[in-house]
Amino acid sequence: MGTRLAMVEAAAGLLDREGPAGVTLRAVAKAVGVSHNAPLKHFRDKEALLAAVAAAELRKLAEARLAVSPTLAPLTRVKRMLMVKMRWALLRPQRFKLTYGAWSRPDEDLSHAAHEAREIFVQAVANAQSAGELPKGDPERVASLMRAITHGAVDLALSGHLDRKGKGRADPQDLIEDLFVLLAARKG
Amino acid sequence: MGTRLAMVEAAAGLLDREGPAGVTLRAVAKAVGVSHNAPLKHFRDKEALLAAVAAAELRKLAEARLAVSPTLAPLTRVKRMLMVKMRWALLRPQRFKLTYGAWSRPDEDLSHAAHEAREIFVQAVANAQSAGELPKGDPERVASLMRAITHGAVDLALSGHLDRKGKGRADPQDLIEDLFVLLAARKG
DNA sequence: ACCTGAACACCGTTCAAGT
DNA sequence: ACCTGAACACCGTTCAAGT
Repeated sequence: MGTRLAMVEAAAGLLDREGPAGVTLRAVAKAVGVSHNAPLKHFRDKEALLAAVAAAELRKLAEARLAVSPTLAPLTRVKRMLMVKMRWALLRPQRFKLTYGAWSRPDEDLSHAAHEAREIFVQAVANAQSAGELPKGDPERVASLMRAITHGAVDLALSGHLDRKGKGRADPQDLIEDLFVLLAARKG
Repeated sequence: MGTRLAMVEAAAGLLDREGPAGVTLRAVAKAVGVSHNAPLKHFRDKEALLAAVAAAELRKLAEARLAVSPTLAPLTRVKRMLMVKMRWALLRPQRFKLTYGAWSRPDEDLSHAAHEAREIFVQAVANAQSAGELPKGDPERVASLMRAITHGAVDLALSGHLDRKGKGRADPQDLIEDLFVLLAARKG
């Protein structure tokens, strides 16, 4: 399978099961069945391995967005693409936190994957604007607004700052829909 | 000054200057001038110290929000309170990331401080609604929408996912203002 | 090209002990 | 009540060496 890929997958699995503290180079090596320092032959340091995990997640995200049927109504496609990210983040919170976490230096692959995933979404937003289903204006900026809501709602929910219980019910999906209601009132 | 408080401040300082990796119990102890394991006499473990740092940040945030002049127009107060958080997050990114990061167990003080800060904001939103300056509806939910935008915009900006340069210019403040434009179109 | 084993400096945490 | 010093298991990373 390629030792390098096996290490990336082992790291992702450890992250899911044991959290960030559980992802050690030594545990990854053990899971793959090599000596404790073998990972450093494939990655310059621990962060490079984590960046590879994050980049792989973003590539899968981009792929899933491309798989959203192009025959759907343009605005529905935009919503579906947001849902793709929202569901991924709620299903794999540790991977989401890692991917959007703090990197001490830029990583080529990671930046590229992030750019790809973002462009796919911006294009979908531009299409919905052309179809008159979203307010006009810089598609990058409209897309940023949607991304911010989604990202913020998910992150607040994951850190327990959203308080789903009680009448203030507001899970990430509710908030995203609230934004679309506001945008619909302005469309054209 | 109280050794415990000194430890919390030392930890916050280390976090600002050297990032999460720089915050070790041993470095905190050294900064305070005690033996390497003295912090564990004040905090049950490292996470408890970090939670104390986060709780202190949220208490300061709540205080700053309370300090927003009550003579301002209700909607202006709401905006100012969001700006308080936004500016804090952009000025002290490491503290922001820590505060809303992953905690392996609930912390009494931290939860309480978060609740206080949130309530102050929700109350301001409710006031703006009563004054007809925001759309009607559950104030908790309207507040959540605003908090999600703010949180998401800041977090994306801090992780370099917002792309300020180019025409897609959208810093956190821009996005917050975009939301208010949408809300204004619906007010009453 | 890819891996191993020993070694180093560092870490969180525990424990017995001191004032 | 608060702190110390030794000790333990663990970690990332380096290095010399092996195939």
